[in-house]
Amino acid sequence: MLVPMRESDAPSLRQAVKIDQGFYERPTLEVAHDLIGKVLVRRLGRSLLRGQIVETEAYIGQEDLACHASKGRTERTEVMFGPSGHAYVYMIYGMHCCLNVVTEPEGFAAAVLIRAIEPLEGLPRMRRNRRGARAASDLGSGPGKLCQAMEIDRRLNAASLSESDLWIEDRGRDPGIVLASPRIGVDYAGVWKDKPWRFFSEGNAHVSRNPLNRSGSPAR
DNA sequence: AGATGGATTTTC
DNA sequence: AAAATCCATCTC
Repeated sequence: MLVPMRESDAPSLRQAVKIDQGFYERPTLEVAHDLIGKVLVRRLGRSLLRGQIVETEAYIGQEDLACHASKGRTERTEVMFGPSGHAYVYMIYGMHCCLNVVTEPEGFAAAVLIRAIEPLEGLPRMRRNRRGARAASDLGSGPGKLCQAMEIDRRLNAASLSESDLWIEDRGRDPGIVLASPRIGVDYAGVWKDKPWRFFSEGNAHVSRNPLNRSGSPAR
């Protein structure tokens, strides 16, 4: 069928450049900051889902008590010790998956958690995946939500972001003002819980734990 | 608008 | 036993 696809015709979605391993193999704080505004892409057969990254968190090395690698080199954390540019997908609370991108040179365990996306392409399928969520800001405004919307689960653990059906693109989109704050949900991590290692686009309605992303909020 | 608790399974 | 969460269901 030759159905016009408005969103893929949009100028803002042209000239995509897939991000390569050199981008990921850098200090984790730089990668976490620079991923804001990049576009996460999931290929599912012939269709593509896209979302702009609006929130990330850095998890840096075995010293960082919030980082899973602080438990040492185990079956679960092995991916984080491996080469950069691979996915680290884990299950949390028995119900949700979270997506990370491995950073830094091989041997140093670190990753960036993708915490929120602003849906750009494939919204109908994302809505279906998210049990018919109405508001666009209910699709990707949290690490578990975006994995559900984009059909990301542990089968993608250790997948290369250069050679799989999951990758990140630079489309020259404007991230706006990028702010930093402490990470979410790591109160157990002692002195590490207060590190300002969470990055997000200021004022973006798709950021998690944002009053703006509540679907019931009054319009005016 | 904010607080609370349940779901559910992997991990060490 | 606790967890890098989400959601429904209370309160005020």
